[in-house]
Amino acid sequence: MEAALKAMSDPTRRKILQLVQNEEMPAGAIASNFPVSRPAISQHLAVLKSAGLIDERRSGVKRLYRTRVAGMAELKVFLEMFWDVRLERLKAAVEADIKKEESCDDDVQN
Amino acid sequence: MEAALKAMSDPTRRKILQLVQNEEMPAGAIASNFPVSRPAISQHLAVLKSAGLIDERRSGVKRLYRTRVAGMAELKVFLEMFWDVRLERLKAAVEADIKKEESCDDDVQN
DNA sequence: TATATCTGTAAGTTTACACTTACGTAAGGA
DNA sequence: TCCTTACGTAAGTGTAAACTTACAGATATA
Repeated sequence: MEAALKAMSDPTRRKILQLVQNEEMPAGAIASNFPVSRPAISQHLAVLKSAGLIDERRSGVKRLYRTRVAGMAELKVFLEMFWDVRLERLKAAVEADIKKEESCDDDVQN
Repeated sequence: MEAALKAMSDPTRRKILQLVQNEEMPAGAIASNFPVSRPAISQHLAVLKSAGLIDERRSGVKRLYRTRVAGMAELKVFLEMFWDVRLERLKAAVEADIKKEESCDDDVQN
């Protein structure tokens, strides 16, 4: 999660994410969209991959990249919890109640 | 926007944002929550302020900080556009149509 | 097998950044 | 006025990170 946010903070990596959001794309094709060298993009891809934001698939000599929806979703959830700490506190309070009561439903409203 | 994302990518700054989200807090009180030196926190506060994520208000010798809701909202909107580029592309297509048609309504559905 | 293609990795450089200590500054109290 | 409080700012340091060129590895193709 920490890694995902850090990965997103770089503009080149954000542009990469947008490039491969709707279609698989080989590393070379991705790199051709940027003014920097191909190895630089390869390193960015490694960062994005280790952050869980893209998937890599090998097809012959090529490596195809695509945004990892699950990773983006996790980040989205994390940030949405962040937007309103009050909501988080409410959730924590509810979870504390759960502990005591040993029964629950987990819909939380603001 | 770039600055806001970069500011959010640091864990200390994220914790600061959470600390001052619901209440104004003087710099010293903020700093007391962290293991690093007070000037370090002061620098983090400057980063957050120039990113538009916090407001500063002076009260006597103290400086009170608080999360800037508008800044957080802008960041949230930016990221929500980012989550689904298809939605963005659809919006762009609609706007292109508007240009041609010279009339519109701007509700976009997925 | 030899070779071209597509790519990651290594090594080195430069810049950015998080941090430290030392100092400057403005407001309030004795 | 003198001193304390509550800060920001300056200067310097160590580490991370984004980039470069050079090289290595794996796959297809002749």
